[in-house]
Amino acid sequence: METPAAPTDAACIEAAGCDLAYDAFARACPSRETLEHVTGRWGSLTVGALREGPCRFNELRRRVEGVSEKMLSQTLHALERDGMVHRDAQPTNPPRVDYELTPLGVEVANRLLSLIHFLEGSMPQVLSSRQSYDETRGAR
Amino acid sequence: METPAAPTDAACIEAAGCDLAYDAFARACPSRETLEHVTGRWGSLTVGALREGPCRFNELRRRVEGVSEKMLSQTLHALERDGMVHRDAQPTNPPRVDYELTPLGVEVANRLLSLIHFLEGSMPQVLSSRQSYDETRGAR
DNA sequence: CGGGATCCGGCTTGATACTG
DNA sequence: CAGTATCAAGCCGGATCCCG
Repeated sequence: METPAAPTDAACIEAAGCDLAYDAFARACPSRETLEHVTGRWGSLTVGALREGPCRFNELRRRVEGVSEKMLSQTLHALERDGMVHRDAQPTNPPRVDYELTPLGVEVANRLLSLIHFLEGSMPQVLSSRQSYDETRGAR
Repeated sequence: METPAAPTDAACIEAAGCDLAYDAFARACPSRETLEHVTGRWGSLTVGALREGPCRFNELRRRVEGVSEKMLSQTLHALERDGMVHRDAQPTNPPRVDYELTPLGVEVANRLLSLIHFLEGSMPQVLSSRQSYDETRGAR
């Protein structure tokens, strides 16, 4: 459990307590953090936007409508740190920075989109379920 | 697709503005809400826990360690409303309530787990990427 | 253009207590 | 056991200002 270099990192993934699926991505595991970066509010939108191709900062802001500079910057840093996004900064004037999905990012994007598309296809079911629920219990 | 009852619901899914992937799950779309319920902090853990089989409330609380009663209750309601979870309440004394994944919930769980397992398999890459990033830029 | 730093309001979250 | 109600704290996210 206590390797000097990466104590709670890769070791955790297949550590003793991680046999069960629901434990495999518990908050203790680093993979959970990455999952949140990818599926989070702006993370998924950003990944989706970058899937269309490389993009500059403000162009990205336009694609991911509604995101603030701060949140986009933050999201981008998290994704870059996790190796999902590559940042290409050219020290020209005015500065030009291109963002693009890494191969890893593309893989993740595909899986994420798969889940999303399935959910979209299931929306009729979801919506009717919500209706029943709301009618039965009235509020909330 | 366009029942009179749900104008901005299912219609939105394949509406004009939703051609692009990154727009398909924008905040305007109901599918995005469901996605967040499923991928959210407690949502994913709860779904994962229920994938092991039906479960009672407090048993679930033990499985999803760290969740408060309130959050679990809230999460469960959201998932039930979306048709991912079935709630079986028996009016006995003491009360006994079993939760279990619906067929839809199982499908979603499988796709979610697929993404998660891929991420876990990629953790070595992710971790080394983080190291480079942190070494280069020092702080976060 | 591409961001970092700061401030601040509000929603989310977590204890605690209470009910059936 | 299976929750709901209440309340305070904390983090998230947005707006703004500023720098390179």
